[in-house]
Parts: sequence; C-alpha cells; structure tokens
Amino acid sequence: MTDPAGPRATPTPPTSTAVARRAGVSRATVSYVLNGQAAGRVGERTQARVRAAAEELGYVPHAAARSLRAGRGSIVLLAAPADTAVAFGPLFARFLAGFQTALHHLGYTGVLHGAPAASPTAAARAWAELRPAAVLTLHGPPLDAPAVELLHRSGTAAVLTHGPSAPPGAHTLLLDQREAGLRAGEHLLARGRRRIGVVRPAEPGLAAFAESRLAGVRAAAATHPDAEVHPLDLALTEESAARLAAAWQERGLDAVFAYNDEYAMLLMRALQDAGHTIGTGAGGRIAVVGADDLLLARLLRPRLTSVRAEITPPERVAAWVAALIRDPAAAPTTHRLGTFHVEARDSG
Amino acid sequence: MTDPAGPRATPTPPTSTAVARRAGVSRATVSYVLNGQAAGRVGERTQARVRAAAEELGYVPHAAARSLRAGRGSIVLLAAPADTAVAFGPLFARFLAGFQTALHHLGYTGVLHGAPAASPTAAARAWAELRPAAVLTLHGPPLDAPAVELLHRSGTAAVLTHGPSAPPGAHTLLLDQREAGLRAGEHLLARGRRRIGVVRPAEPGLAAFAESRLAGVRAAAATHPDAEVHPLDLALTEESAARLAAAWQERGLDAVFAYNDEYAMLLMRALQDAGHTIGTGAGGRIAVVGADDLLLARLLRPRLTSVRAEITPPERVAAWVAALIRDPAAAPTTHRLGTFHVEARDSG
DNA sequence: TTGAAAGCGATACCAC
DNA sequence: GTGGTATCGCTTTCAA
Repeated sequence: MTDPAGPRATPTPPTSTAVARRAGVSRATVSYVLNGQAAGRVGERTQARVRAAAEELGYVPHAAARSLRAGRGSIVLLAAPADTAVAFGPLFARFLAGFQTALHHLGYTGVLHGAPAASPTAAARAWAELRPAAVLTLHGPPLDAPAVELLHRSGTAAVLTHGPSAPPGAHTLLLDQREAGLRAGEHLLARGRRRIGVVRPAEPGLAAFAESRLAGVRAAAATHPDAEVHPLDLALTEESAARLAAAWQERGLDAVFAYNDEYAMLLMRALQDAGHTIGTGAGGRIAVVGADDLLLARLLRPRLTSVRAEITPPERVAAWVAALIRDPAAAPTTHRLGTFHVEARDSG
Repeated sequence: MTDPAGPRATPTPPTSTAVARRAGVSRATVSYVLNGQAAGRVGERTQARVRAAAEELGYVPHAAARSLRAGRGSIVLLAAPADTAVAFGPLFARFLAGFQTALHHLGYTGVLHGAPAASPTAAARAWAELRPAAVLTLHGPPLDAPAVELLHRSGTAAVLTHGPSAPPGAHTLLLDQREAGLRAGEHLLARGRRRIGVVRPAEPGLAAFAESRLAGVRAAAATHPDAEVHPLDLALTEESAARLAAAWQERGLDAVFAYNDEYAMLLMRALQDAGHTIGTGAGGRIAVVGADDLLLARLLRPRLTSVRAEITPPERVAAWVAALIRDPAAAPTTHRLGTFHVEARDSG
C-alpha cells in the first residue's frame, strides 16, 4: 500500500470533489452527508457510499475553505507570551489541556500563539489574520484599546483580556492578582506581623502580576494603622537574594510575601545562610509566604506557607467563551477565573 | 471616534475590495502594493493612496483566503500535549518563544495545539483540517504511521517527530533522553558508585522519557561488570517518597538518578528525613543526581548535581523546518535538538 | 501602469 | 432525493 520509501506529500490533497466523484454523487451531497445535514435528504445507501469514499481517500475538510465560506472562523486564540508557562507553572498546563478539550467539544479549535511582534498592535494584526472567533489573553501586557479595536474590526466576535481592567469592548477574565496579595497580607497581619516586605521580581514578564500583588498587600495593610509595606526587588539569582538578606537587619522587616514559591525558596535560603530564622512565633523569626503552593512548598524546612489559586474549571470558561462568541454585541462582561486562599504552614 | 458603549464586531470586516474602492483602484493593484510586488508595476502615488486606504480602514488580510488561493498554508503546528510545559519546564517556554519569533521572520505562524482527541489519528485529523505547512511533536506519544500518512495526504509538507525513532515519512527531532541517563550513569560510575537507583515517575505523561533515561543508565552500567541498575517507582507526593526512603536500607543502593530536579528534591528530603546522608565521598552517603539544572538545584543542601540539556538555538530549528517545507519530497532526516551534560555539585 | 476574470475548497439556496 | 451554481477573500495571469 504505502510507498516503501515513505509516504510523501500528495500533490493535491483529496477534496470534496474527489469524494463526490468516487461516490458517484455531487459535491453538494457530500457536504450534506459529511456535516450531518443529510436527514431526510439523502438515502441511506448513498450516505454509506459517500462515507466510504471519504474514508478511502483519507478526506479531511479544509478548515480555511470552510470558514471562508461560513464567514466565521472556529479557532479560539490563546494569546500568551512565552513566559506564561513559567509564570503560571503546572497550573496553566492543566488548565490549558482542559480548555482545549472543552473547546473542541464545542466545535472550536483552541490554539496557543505567542506575540512575536514588538507592539501590541502588531501582535493583534498577526492574530487578526487568522480571523479567530475569539482571542483570550491570560497573562502578559493586556491588549490596549487600538489592539482590541483592530480585532473587532477584523471580525473577532469576542475579545477577553485578563483583569483587573479591560480596554473598551473587551470582556474581562478576572484572576485578580491583588487578591493574592490581599490574602497574604491579611494572613500575616492576623499573625501579628507589621513590617511586611513584598518581593518584586526583576524578571520583566512578571512585573504586572507583581505590582498587583503588592497593591493587594498594601490594601490589607491599610486596615492596620501601624502596618508598613516595603517593596523588595529580587532577581532569580543567588547573588540578588544574598544582597537582600545582607541588608535585612537595617530594614527590620518581620515578614515577607515572596511573590511565589520559587522566590520564597530562594529568599529563605539566603536568609537562613545569613543567620536569620524563618517561621511563626515571636523572637526575631521572619515569616515567609510564597504563592502557587507547589510541591516544593511542602518540602522546604520550615514548610512554606503559600497562597494558592483555585482555578475555575476550564469547561466553564470554554462555555463562557462560546456564549460570548454567539453574542458578539453583548456588553462587556467580567468572569472570575479563580480565587485565592492561604495554605498555612510553618514558615509564616 | 469609538462608540462609547465599546466597539462591536463590524458586520463585515474590511476586504481588499473595500480598500480598492477607497483608493480608487482595482483589487489587483491593492494586492500588488500590499505584498511588495508593486515595484515597477504601480506608481508611487498610487501605492501611497492604497497604503493610506488600508491603514484608515484597518484592513488585515484574510489568512484563510490567502492560503486557500496559494494552495499552501503558513502555519506550523506544534503538537504538544498538556503536560509538555511540566515535563520541560522553563526550558521549553524559552525555546518556544524563540521558535515562534524565528518562524515569524521566515513567514510562518507557529502555533501550539494539544491533542484534544483520544486517538493519534483523531488528533491528526484535527490538525490536518488546518492544513499546516508542518507539524512538529516535541513530546508525548510520538505520531504513529497512520497519523503521519494522514497528515501527508492532506498536504502537510513536513512532519517532524521527537526521537528516538520516527514512523515512515516523518523527520526526526532528536533530543535523546537516553543520553541524559547515559551521562548521569557515567558520572556516578566514575565516582565509584555501583548500585544505582533510577527514578521512574508515576506521572503518566513522563513514562516515555523515563524509560529512555533508564535505558541510558543501563547502557552506562553495561561497561562496568559489577554495576547494578534498579528502577524505583516514585510519584510526586511525600508519601510515595517516604515509602521509597523507608525501604532504602534493604535495597542497599549507593546512588540514584532522580529523573529531574523536582523528583530529586522530593527524594532527597525523604532520605534525609529517614536519617540518610546525601553527598559525595564514602561512608554510606547516597549520591543523588537530578536533571534540568533548575535554580532549585543550587538552593538545595547539599547542592544538587544535575544533568542539563543544551538546546539547539530555536532559530536553527526554524531554519530546518523551513527547509523541509520547501522540499516535501526529501528523504527523512534527523536533527539533534540538543545534548546533555552533567553539572557536578555536592549531592553526587 | 492598471483592470478584468479565473479559480482555490466548501456550503447552501433553488431547481429538477 | 439529488445536482447545478453562486459565493466567501485573495492572488495572479493575461489583456488593455
């Protein structure tokens, strides 16, 4: 059957015309049968012939031709910069898997596309060429107003951006990073901490999240007249952490929200190496809180207290997106992508 | 300018016809100008008028229509199961970013798509509908022969699968996981270890990698008559690690290659909690080697020896792919995606 | 220097 | 029940 030298690209892939010829019917009939619109129109025997012909030829419909004709595409674009996997970790991978499957069941093709371009508008252009039914950003610089405008003008039915705020015309997927900071701050304040450091990662992709989390801690601190919040710049290197630890004494901080578990681990190590003690209780111990609740949080000593995100099931998010696609003129809506809570352990 | 209620999807996105009308020229002229084929054909002033019209209308070409007409698509599909980000970690994110940018410069659109379907053939069908210029798998179950056949028949010019072996007609991207095991094994043997455990992660997505790495360690051990290799099943939970640590004594292993840094961390912690000592040197110390060389490898105590992958620059991989697309009839080729070496530290 | 028209593949209306 | 056929947006050859 197969060419022993290995199959090569057929000069012309089978079209619905080829299927029609082979089955001895017209293209229209093929279309009806293969799209389930044949009920009461096409005879059983004919249907079987068509299906057999399609099978034998290895016919696969041409998505581009279909959506050209239909006037609407079926791809849902997840616009995610490269550092998304790093920022979200395994959480994101799991969500993405479920989301793509759910979209598939709804008749859409979920596809992840980075922004290879410099400006948001250039990226939006690249996405718009694919005429997606919807565009979602979960991370990174949110789309600006011109980018959203461009997508809408090119026919994108629904544009969803991550919060906290969305440009006009875009829906909002809210995974409010302020809330992460808020929970961490509340937790530390409830344990009597008053001089709280908040790590601001030097890694550029994380800046937006970091600022929101910092704002959250500040919001929590605002309820305590004697609470202070101090931003701490930290890069993901041992040197940077050592510098921070060396200057700890003079800052006199008694707690730190370390952005995430990885930064927390780095900082804990540096603080311990500098002779500080980490943990709950009084007596000069420094409370450390991470985020993401990775396995490593439980492996550190002391065990790391961590803010964990409870993510909305991907099926539900897919359903939202589908609904928004069906009603492109809908007023901008906001959907919570998840909530945060603190997993308390020994470190703070 | 903008509707204050927020822009809505325009009933009909601007087409090249609209641009032509606005500029007072024909569609052909618009096409020439906007694709840089206007040299010597269209006057300077006309070109300027066309460009201005396109700009004002927010015209974005319709990729589907273009590739339908051209007969060849421009999307390069990265077929990656959901656990890819987990398996590869930050390494993968960085590679992906560079790869998409490089493809963009070559005129292709790199897009990540999971396998929403149960069978490889069903997944291949979903991909084939997009008529990609190329399909790459970097991870997960490799495509089987029927899947590759299906893609080729639907016009995919190049199919690349990760090694070690590829189905007929597919090219191979080789990041030989056996080599990771081989390096780890050689390293441990050179340091006098003879009873080597190899972690086999219980997580299903990692099974293929794990077996290859185990095979690599076995290959290294084959050169030492008195060396033994023992597979160790381990899930990413503390309970699982504790069980393994409890049974360590009776196994009498003096070294372990822990699949990656995360499993290594987990196992190290369990071994230490069970009273074992980790590190180089004699005297009952257990040597532990991880992989991926994450930051955490340097933060653990003792510092974790780790096998690190040196990945081929994404620009080069993109160039390979582009070349294979241009020559669809080429005999199957093999490209090394990277090599492994050991970053020796204190743990083994 | 510019325009008219064919045609890529799939779909759905309207005849038969 | 089934088959012609116009149409989606774009590129490109050929003619003017």
